[in-house]
Amino acid sequence: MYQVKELSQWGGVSIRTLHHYDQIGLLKPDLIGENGYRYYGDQSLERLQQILFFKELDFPLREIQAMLDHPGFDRQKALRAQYELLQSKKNRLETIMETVKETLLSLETGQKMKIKEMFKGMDMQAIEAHKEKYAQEVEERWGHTPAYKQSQQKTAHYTAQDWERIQARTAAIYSQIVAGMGRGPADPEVQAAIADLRQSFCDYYYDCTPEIFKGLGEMYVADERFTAFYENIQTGLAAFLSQAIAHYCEHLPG
Amino acid sequence: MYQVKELSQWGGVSIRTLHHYDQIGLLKPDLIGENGYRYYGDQSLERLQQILFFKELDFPLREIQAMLDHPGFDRQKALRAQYELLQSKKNRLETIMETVKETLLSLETGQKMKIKEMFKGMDMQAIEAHKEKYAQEVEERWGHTPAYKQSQQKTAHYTAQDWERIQARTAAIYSQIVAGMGRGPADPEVQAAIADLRQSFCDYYYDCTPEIFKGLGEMYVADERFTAFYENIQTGLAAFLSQAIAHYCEHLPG
DNA sequence: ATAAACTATCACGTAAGGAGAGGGTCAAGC
DNA sequence: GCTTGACCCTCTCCTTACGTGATAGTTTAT
Repeated sequence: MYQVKELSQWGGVSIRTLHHYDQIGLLKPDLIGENGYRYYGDQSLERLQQILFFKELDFPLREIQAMLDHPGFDRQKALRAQYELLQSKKNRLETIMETVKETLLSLETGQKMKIKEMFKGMDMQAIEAHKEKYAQEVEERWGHTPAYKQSQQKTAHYTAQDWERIQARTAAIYSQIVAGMGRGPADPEVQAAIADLRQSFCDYYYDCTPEIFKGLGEMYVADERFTAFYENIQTGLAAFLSQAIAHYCEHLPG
Repeated sequence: MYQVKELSQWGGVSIRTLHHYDQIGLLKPDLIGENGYRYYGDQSLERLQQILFFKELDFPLREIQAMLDHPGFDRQKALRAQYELLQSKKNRLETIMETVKETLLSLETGQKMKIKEMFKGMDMQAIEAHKEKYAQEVEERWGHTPAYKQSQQKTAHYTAQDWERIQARTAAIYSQIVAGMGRGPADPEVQAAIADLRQSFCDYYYDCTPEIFKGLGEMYVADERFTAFYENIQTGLAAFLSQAIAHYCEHLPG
C-alpha cells in the first residue's frame, strides 16, 4: 500500500491532483485508514498509468473515467490505441518543427512564406478525429443514438455526491433482484424492482422507453461485455435480468 | 487585411479564441472597422504564429504576451528556442511511447514491471526547467533584481480588465508626452506626464524610486531594445523621454 | 516531548476559452 | 429593393482541472 506522496512522485502529479481524482471518482484509494489517509494498491497504480496515458493524449477526465469503467474495458487494446495516438501526436509535433525551421529559413533568405505554410501542423483536427474514433470504438454502437446523447447531457452536471447516490440506489435495486432470483423472473417483487430499475434509468440517464428497455434487456445476454458485468455481480444474473425485463415489457399496461 | 474567420481557419483556433486574445491584449487587430469588425494584417499573422508555437509548448498566455511585448524580442532567437523545446517535447513523447510498449510487453509475458518503469517519461520537470530557462533568458538581466520580483508579485494577480486599464492609462500618458514633444522636456505639462508615468509604475509594478527612475530613463537611450520600443511609438520619443525623466529627477522636491 | 514531515478537509481562485443569447452587416441573387 | 445566408459583434454565464492557502489532525525521528 502506497500513500499519496509516493504515488504523486511516481506519476509526476500533485497530491491535489490525486485528491481531485478521488473526489470525482476517477481514482479511488483501495483503502482509507481510520485516520482518513488514502492508501493505494497495485491495481490503482495500473489505473493511474492508464489515466496519465489518456491525459497525455488530452482526453477529458470524464471520458477517461467512462472508458476505464466501461464493462469490458480492455487494457491491451487501450495500450495499443494509445501507442498509435501518441504516434500521431509525435507526427504532428514533427510537422510543427518543420514549420519552425522553414520559418527560420524564410527569415534568413528574406523570402515570404505562404500563409498556409506558416501554420502547417497547427490544427488538431486530424488527431481529434483519431481520438474520437477510439472513444467511439470503446462505446461502439451506443455513441450515436439520441438516448446516449441525452444521457451525456444529463450526466454532465452530476456531482460526485450525485454519483454516490445513484450508485447506491442502483446497487439496492440489483440486490433486490438478486434476492428474487430464486422465485423466477415473473415474481411480483422482481417485477417491481425491474420497474424501479427502468425508472432510475429515466431519472438519471435518458428516456428509457419500453422499446429501448427491451433492447437493453436483450443486450444483457447478447453482448459479452454486459454479460461479464452482470455475471460479476452474481452468476446467472445477466440471463435472469434479460428474462425479467422481457416479461416486464410484455406485461406493460397499455 | 483578413477577418477573424480566415485567421481562425489558418491557425486552427476558434473565433472565440481570437476574441479572447484581443480582450487580453495578446493579439489586437491592426484595424477595427466602424462596424466593429476585426481586421488583421500580415504582422498579426506572424504574431499569431508565435503565439501558437509558444502555446504548443504550454507557455501560459500571460508569459507569451510578456515575451512578445518585451522590448528587444528577437523572432529568430525565439524560433530557435522553440525548435529546441519542441525537440525535447518530442523526446518526452518518445519515452512515453516506449513505456507504453514495455507495458504491453509485460502484459504479454506476464512479467511485472518496476513501478518507476511504469511511469517513465510522465513527469514534465525536465521540460519545465528548459522552458523556464528560455523565459528567463528573455528577461535577461532584469530577472534577478528585487524590483523585478516585486513587479512579478504584483502583476501575478492582475486580471484582463486590470491590464486593459493599465494599458489605457499608460497609452494616455505617452500620448500626453508625445503631444508635448514640441515644447521641450522641461515643459510643465510634459513634466506632469512624467510624474504620472512614474506614479503608474509605482502603482502597477514596483517601487519606482527616483534612482531607479533615473536609471530607467538612461536605459531608454542606452539599450537598443528599449529605444526600438519607444521609437516605434514616435520617432525621437526615446531620447525625449530620457531627457524629460532626467530633468524630472533633478528637480524633485527634497 | 517536540519538531519535522506527513496527512486531511474545506473554500475559494484561476486559465483559456466554450456555449448560446440577442442582434447588427454584407453580398448575392431574384 | 428585398430577402437570405453567411458573416460579424457584444455580453454573460459556464466549464475543466486543478492551484492555493487556511486550518488542523497524525506519524516518525530525535
